[in-house]
Amino acid sequence: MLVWERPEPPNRPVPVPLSRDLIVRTAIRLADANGMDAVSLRKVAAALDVGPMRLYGYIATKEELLDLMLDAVYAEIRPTGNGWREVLRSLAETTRNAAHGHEWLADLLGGRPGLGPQALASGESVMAALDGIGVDDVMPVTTAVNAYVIGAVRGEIAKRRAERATGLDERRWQVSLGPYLERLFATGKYPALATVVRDAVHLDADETFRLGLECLLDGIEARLAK
Amino acid sequence: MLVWERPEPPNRPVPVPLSRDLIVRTAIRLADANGMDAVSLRKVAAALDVGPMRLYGYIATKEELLDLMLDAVYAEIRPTGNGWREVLRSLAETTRNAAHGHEWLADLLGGRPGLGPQALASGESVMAALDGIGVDDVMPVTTAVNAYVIGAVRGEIAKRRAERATGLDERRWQVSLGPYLERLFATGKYPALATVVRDAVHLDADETFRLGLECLLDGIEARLAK
DNA sequence: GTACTTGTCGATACACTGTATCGCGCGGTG
DNA sequence: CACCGCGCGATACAGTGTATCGACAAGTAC
Repeated sequence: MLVWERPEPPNRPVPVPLSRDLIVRTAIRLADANGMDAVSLRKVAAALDVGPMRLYGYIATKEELLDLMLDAVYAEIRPTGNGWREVLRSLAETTRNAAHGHEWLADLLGGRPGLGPQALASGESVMAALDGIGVDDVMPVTTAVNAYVIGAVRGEIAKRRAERATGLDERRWQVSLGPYLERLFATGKYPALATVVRDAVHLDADETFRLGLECLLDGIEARLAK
Repeated sequence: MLVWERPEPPNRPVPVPLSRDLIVRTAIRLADANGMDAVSLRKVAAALDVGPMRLYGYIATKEELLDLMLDAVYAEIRPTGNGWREVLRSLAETTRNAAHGHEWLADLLGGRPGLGPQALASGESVMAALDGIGVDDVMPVTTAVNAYVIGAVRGEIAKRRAERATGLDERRWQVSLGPYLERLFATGKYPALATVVRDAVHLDADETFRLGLECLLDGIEARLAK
């Protein structure tokens, strides 16, 4: 076929330069904006102006992308402070802050063994700061704090999501929850629960978190003193 | 059309009698056997010899099925014992046992506000047994224990799954993990972590869980005494 | 400069998901 | 006997993760 009738090659767009880092940052942006559901390989690829399959040059599987996302936010978790207690408290608070900044963390934290470089670096900070206490105590104690934080944060975020799912702010959520609970309590099947829910002062999320954390730290302190 | 040439009505199978309970039990069976991935509306329906859409007569959405599954296993979580400490410990242990019996719980626990009848009944047991301590302390304390358990269990199961993903038992998993960690430690970027991992005695899952739990309970005890 | 190899990109395809729609055929009511 | 309503499930749709593969660009051998 002669040149004249042969169509020009469709001017294909310059392939966007990619990197694992760019992919992960994009995925995190999407997740921050619209939750974990907004993170699909197609959507990430689209946000990068790239074919979906392109990503497989950088990650082997979606799971790996999630691993990378998790590890990336571990960069925000760098406890500081003097003495083991301050450091563990800081570990808890920074983890919680990270989760509040990236709600999707609630789905990932603790769900996979965090062995990426950032997670390890975070762990290193803790271990380094805890050299005052016995080698054998460091790991179990840190594990305990992490467990508490992960569970607590999960609960907080689950509640927040449930609130949002009703489309409303906290006040209206409780208003819609109230009648349901009252109806159940009216059956008389949950007397103790009912009095607690009705009579006890209700702490907010921050207070609840800190109270539990301080309890745990107190208990750790007692154990270390032995 | 005459009867003779009119085909018999295809002998449609007697519609299987269904119930929310049966659906949920089936879903749980599938999840127990093959994990959460084995729970899709189609698969549950197929296991019941039923069209997928049939389920929508009993649940409005898959989320609701998950809510029901979670609530169903709360039936296994009925703490017993004398005194708040025993009861809270029992709460923790029974929750953990349930999660070990149904690994998929790790994905659900704490991920949604547990407000089903079984979950409330479980809560009622706890509240009733905790009437010795101040009304205002009951909820935060229980919340703290729950947070710890959920985080801890999640970690345990994540580790177990990671082990299984390599297709091997614990020993071989550590063998395959070891070299990776050694390589990282060899870079000298994680000195404190390295010494802890290398030098500390490693507690098994039970010991780690209990140690953290007792710390938390100790801390709670101290707080209640004040 | 020309042929061949190499490797990368994205279109296409597959099996699967949750769920909306809808037509068929059975039950009960007029 | 006609009708209606409704419960069922076939079909459909948009979306998912990922395997396959054809086409093109760049690099290499002569």
